[in-house]
Amino acid sequence: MKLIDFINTNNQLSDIEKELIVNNVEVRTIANKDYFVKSGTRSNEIGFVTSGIFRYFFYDGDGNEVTSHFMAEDELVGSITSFFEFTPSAGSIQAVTDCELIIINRDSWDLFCSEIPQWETSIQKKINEVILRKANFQRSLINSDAKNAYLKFMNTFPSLAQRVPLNYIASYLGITPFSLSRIRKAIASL
Amino acid sequence: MKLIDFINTNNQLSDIEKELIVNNVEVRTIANKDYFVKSGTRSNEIGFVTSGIFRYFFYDGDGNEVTSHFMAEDELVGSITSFFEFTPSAGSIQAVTDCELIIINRDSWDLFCSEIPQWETSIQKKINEVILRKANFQRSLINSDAKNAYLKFMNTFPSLAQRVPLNYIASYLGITPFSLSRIRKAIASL
DNA sequence: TAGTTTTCTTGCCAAATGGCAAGTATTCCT
DNA sequence: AGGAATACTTGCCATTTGGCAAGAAAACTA
Repeated sequence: MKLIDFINTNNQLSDIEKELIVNNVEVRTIANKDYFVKSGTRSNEIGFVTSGIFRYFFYDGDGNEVTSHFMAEDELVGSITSFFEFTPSAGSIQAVTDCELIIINRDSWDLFCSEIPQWETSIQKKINEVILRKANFQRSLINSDAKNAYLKFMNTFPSLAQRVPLNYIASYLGITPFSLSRIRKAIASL
Repeated sequence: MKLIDFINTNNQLSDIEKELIVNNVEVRTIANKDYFVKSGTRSNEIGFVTSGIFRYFFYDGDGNEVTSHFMAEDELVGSITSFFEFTPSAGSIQAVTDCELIIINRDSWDLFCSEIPQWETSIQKKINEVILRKANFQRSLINSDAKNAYLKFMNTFPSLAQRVPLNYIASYLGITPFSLSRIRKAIASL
């Protein structure tokens, strides 16, 4: 199971622990455009994406929808703040393709925390890595013009560029879909 | 001592613990333009700013200097990654005004961790808050035009707008100093 | 305080991006 | 397959921002 590999980077999990995990997670499919988390609700699940792509989005002060994060295969998906701090999620998480994921609900989470010593720190580490990468990437967008932003996006997330609707990528990069369309055209003709 | 107030938000510190802290920190002044952390070196100190402002900056792929963070009064200053992961700092931290800070070196840090139960989690929480605020603010810059970016900056960091050289603010916002100068003029004439 | 350096402002123009309308392509659904 | 909805492209023009040069203002230094 992919989730096991994800956590078991140091091969520290016993067979019993692995079984515990397998027996306490749920495999779920979510169709394109359906939601995994809806804004304003408390999220009691963390997912691990086995196929497909999700996006996190929210509405800014002016009511514009902003896509601020993508979560694809072999990554965790979830409203981290909502899950860990028991607060309503500020944004929504929506499937951008048909998706399959492994669900860890709060009970299982607590179970794993108590039964598997390295569980919590291992996951926390992964989450921190993601947040840091995300923050660094966003930082780099701030000083980029539209074209460079897209080039960076393609380099950093090559698999997303083709699979995510242009709309969402444009929002993620802070440019208009029109500009992105033109930029793609310009890049294609090199 | 300001540092004590910073940590002791829940009034859990005993007098002995407070004394331990006071006796194991160092007060230091750093003149405008001097460095607290130099890029490429391992940082073994965390500071708490009692007066003045610092900036964190690095060089992007094209060799341009980018100011990505400011640290002012009553905030922690330091290359967090470098300190906690014993790695060379990717960027530098430089005083933007004459500064005074309280230094916690690694020995004191370890001492506080072992002697003061709430030390580590309390600080970690503060750091996480800062990182999250920073990430959210940067996110909001991505979808802002130059003028709105500056307006947000003024709202979010009102005290910095006047005290930090325009140059650094422009870099932080991802716009040119020329643009920022014009934006300021436009705002002033409202 | 006079001179030097640094920082900031301004004018001019070029380039990049946005806004919008219309049209094309693609996907979705039955 | 046919029609409807959604997503994307393109042209036109307005606006914003960048780049650069020159000069003004402010800060620093001796």
